[in-house]
Amino acid sequence: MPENQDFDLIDFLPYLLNQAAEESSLAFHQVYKARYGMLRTEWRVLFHLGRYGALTAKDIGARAKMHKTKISRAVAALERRRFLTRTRDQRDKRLEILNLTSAGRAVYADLHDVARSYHQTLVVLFPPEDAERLRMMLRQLAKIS
Amino acid sequence: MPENQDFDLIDFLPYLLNQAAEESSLAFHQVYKARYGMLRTEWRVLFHLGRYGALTAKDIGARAKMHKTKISRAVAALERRRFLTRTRDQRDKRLEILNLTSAGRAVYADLHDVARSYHQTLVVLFPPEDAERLRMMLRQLAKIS
DNA sequence: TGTTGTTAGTTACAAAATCAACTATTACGC
DNA sequence: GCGTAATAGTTGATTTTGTAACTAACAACA
Repeated sequence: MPENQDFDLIDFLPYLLNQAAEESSLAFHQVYKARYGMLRTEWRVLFHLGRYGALTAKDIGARAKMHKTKISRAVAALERRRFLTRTRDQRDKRLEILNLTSAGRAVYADLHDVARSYHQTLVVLFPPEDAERLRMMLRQLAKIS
Repeated sequence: MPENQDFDLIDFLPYLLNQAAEESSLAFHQVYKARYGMLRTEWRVLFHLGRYGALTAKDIGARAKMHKTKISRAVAALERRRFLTRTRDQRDKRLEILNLTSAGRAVYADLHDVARSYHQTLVVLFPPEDAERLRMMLRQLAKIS
């Protein structure tokens, strides 16, 4: 949308991003919900632990930009399902170090595979350089703050 | 992310889209919340009515891909604030035709302006052709279903 | 004209997100 | 050390969303 006078709200970037995000998340959401009964918050916490290894709730919050109460409840749910364990940090006893169990890692591996193949079905919509540009732009937008 | 073996979940398109969408929506969200006490669902309904003129709840649902209960509640809230009126369609009495009041149109005009200038601050991050490509790709992703 | 099925929209109840208050621990200033 | 402020995380109350059941109106067709 030419950045001149007539600006059409249907081209409003946050709106377009939301539409694309919702639509593209749907199919994957179905999978982790149906397969493991997980919520989006729980998937996200699991994802960060699987991707980055042991983290505290605070770390996850900073990386995923999730509020601490969401994380607290997601961690509790994942712990109930024995997908992670908590260990009190002995140097700073306010902190809990979260680790995936082997069951949790198995779930992560499974969903990682699903994500990879789903990602492929999305990305083939575009020529490779465009997909790469898209990735860069989204990263930049995610950092706006 | 090269579509070969090593796929990194931080490049998972739905994840990137969600991060970018949330981050880029935030500042605008603050505005309509602070200025008019509106929720996102309410802003969206107002936006569609302002952009397209008289519509039924059903129409809005189809365009915005919002569930009818969300729309029903958003319409009720906007009506309470006298931002819209409902008229029963005489040819099909199940339908309600929604119209913005002049107050509603004023809110729309105001937020349209805010959106335009906010959009600009986002879009200048990229060269014009890239921004245009981004727009096209997001539209395509929003249509996936 | 029934009778059956569909559609637009609302409402009630359950699930989840948000916000504020709370506990326990650490950090800072003196 | 002691008192105050800040931090990690939890819990409870309120708000918002999601799901399913519901009402009212229309459509199709015997």
